[in-house]
Amino acid sequence: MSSAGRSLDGGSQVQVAAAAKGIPEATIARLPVYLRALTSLADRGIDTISSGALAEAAGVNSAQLRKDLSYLGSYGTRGVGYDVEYLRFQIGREVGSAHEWPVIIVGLGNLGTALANYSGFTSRGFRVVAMVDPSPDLIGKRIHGVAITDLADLEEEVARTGAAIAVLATPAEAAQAVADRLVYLGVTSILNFAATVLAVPDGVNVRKVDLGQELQILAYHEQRKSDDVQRELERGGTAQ
Amino acid sequence: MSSAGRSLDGGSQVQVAAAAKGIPEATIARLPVYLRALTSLADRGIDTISSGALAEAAGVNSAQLRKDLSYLGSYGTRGVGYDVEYLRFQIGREVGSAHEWPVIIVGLGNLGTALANYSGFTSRGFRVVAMVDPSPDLIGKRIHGVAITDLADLEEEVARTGAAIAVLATPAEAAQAVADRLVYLGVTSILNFAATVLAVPDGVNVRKVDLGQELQILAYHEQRKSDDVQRELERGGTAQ
DNA sequence: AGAAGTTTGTGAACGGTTGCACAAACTCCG
DNA sequence: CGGAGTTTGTGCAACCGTTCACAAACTTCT
Repeated sequence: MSSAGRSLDGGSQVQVAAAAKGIPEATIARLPVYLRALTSLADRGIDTISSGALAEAAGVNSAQLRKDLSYLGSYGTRGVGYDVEYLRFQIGREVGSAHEWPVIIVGLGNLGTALANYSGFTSRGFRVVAMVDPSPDLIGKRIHGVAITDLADLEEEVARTGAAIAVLATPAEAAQAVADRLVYLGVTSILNFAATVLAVPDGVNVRKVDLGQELQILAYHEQRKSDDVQRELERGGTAQ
Repeated sequence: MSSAGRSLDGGSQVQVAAAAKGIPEATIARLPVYLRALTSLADRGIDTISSGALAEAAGVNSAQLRKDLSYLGSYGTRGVGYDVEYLRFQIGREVGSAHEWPVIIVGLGNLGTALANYSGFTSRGFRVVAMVDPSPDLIGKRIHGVAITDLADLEEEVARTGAAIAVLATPAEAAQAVADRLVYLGVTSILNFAATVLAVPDGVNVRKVDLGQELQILAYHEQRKSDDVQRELERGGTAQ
């Protein structure tokens, strides 16, 4: 049924329609990281950088960085390195920050509101063009000049703004119903913050971000650390 | 990533049982998902479930689920399935939701505040025991009964609460400096929402959540979809 | 009790990802 | 201009994660 692409990072799952272009999923997930590192470098006036230095800034192995970039093309110069501005342009084009993506946010509780205010979206080529929520207390409120409208008007809002990307920050119970409506309206990418697994048809991409889950993964490692110490202490008198 | 597996301590022959336990990182990342699915099932009064049904609820392949669980032990019964309550207990114990983890949040802008209010933390065994921020406007404010204190008092707060897990929701510029202080104070797990790569010593676990990055990954696929349509049109429109 | 049906647990094959190691392509310097 | 030094791009091998497929262990039915 649903053939799912794979992720190595527990934080998110992607369902990919096809791997047409042939850039590995793992590489795609790292492109935004490179992009941010490059932007930071450009801001500091650096105009050329080696794979080693860029890799360190991005927190990856330098061979990995070079291989990743090689999927996009040969944008470096041997003996020199990469031109920061040029590489930034190329990766940006690939990732799609060339044009500005209209985004709709559904659910404006604490998290949704924080996301609406989040500057990291705008700075990376996304514009929040619509926000919907069922609560009368929120409808009409404005964030960065955009008014929150009724969840009931979801259909109109999507049609009006042409958003193809939606951010879901509703309670878990409401998420699937909203997702169904979004998919029906032609939305093909969903960033899901709700604590539930969404079922969507092929061709729709879903990435899940679950904040509690991230903490639990950390807690696992944390616990293992204390377990180790525990074992260490016990290994003084007792035979295992 | 810098998953710990090295000797944390030069001193004694620590030879950590870390790798000894040998649960793959990918499996660990899925355990919280299973846990949530099980909780939901328990709430609905279901007390036994097959790997197939649980896998569907968790959005994974059933063989994968069984293999994942097999790393923890043999908690199922052939011909029957898994006892929901028992399995939930076992996974919970493994993940560390047995005891309650104290968490400190650094940075209470929009995102940090949303996280402080996020119910998904408390419901999964985490308690926000301290919140720090440098802004005078925020210091003294209370969220769920806990007062925000000055970032300058970070040292005292960590010592007082014994938090080993920190959530970083500061601007990117401040993140590394805060992380250094946290690590120095003995914090060994950091959930990083700041848009920067943190450098930390071995033995410290960092998980990064970058909201903009997630959207960019979606945008990549979104763009490829339109590229495909474009090519399709140029070719004279043969439906694939 | 035995046969038929169900479901787990896991060995083995497969496919994707990572990292090494090195030739190729460039710069710099004498 | 040639040799020394630098850095990219990539074939290759090791590794990790996923999925298949099937024996083992259980339930149910006759």
